[in-house]
Amino acid sequence: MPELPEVEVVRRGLARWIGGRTVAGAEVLHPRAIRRHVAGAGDFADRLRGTAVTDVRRRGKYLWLPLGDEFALLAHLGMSGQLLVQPERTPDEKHLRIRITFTDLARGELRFVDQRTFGGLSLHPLDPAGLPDVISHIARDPLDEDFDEDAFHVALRRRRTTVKRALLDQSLISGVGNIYADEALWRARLHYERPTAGLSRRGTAELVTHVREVMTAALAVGGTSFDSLYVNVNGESGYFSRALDVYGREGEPCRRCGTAVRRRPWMNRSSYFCPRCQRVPRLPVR
DNA sequence: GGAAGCTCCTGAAAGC
DNA sequence: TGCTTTCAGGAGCTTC
Repeated sequence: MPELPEVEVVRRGLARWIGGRTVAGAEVLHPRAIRRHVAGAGDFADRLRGTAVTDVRRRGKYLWLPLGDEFALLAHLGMSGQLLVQPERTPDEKHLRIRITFTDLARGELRFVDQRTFGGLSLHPLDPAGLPDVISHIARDPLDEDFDEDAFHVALRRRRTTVKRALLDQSLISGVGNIYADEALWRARLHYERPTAGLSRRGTAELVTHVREVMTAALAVGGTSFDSLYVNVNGESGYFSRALDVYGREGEPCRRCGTAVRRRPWMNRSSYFCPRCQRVPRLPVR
């Protein structure tokens, strides 16, 4: 599942292989993949044709390719999205949704492949800060040098919610998904139901540090791949799944204390934690 | 307005 | 063997 490290790996690959190239055409093979582009497939292709990719940027789990100064191609990988740079003669992938070709054919085409179609591509105007307007509500991510830790702490204290919900709220801190939330909380020895209103300034700082550390470690080995659903632009998997401490390790011993890791259903997904290192808060928020 | 829950989607794995 | 159910989860939308 692509979270910040995986998206950053893709961003770096796109910058290398797509940066500076001019779009020759676009083919939309599944309408759901451009559902956020409300003007439809024809408009999507017409507006892309002839534009040049001037940069490849990221905020949290969103990627965008500025196409001049006024608008950008926005991408979100969702659960299973892949942006692949493939030689044009490569057979189509089973779940190929969008194909973008460039004027220099020999350097390959860009393919958006997405099994579950939670992700997609769309075109949007850039706001004065250079951000696609539809993601202006997305907070800076913890690897962004301008991430405001004090403001994050104040926001946490104001919320009547729990710490994992807050970590997954992209308007508070972006780039964190279920895997790295569980990993960071394990490192910080915090239970996922801990109320944010009770976090100390030091507690917030430690949590953010653990989020940064786990993401940086994942980035260093190409991200986390459990199956073929996350790969970089060359179709290669990452290796961080081998280094996960709690996520996906139900019943296995905690790497710190040896207690069996537990999995609990949580918000239509799962939370993994060590019941000894991460004690249940006495007064959970209702 | 804030917080919580629902829904979209596909395919692998488990259960029968 | 084959059918059904469960599970995975990001984020927009709806409900309270």
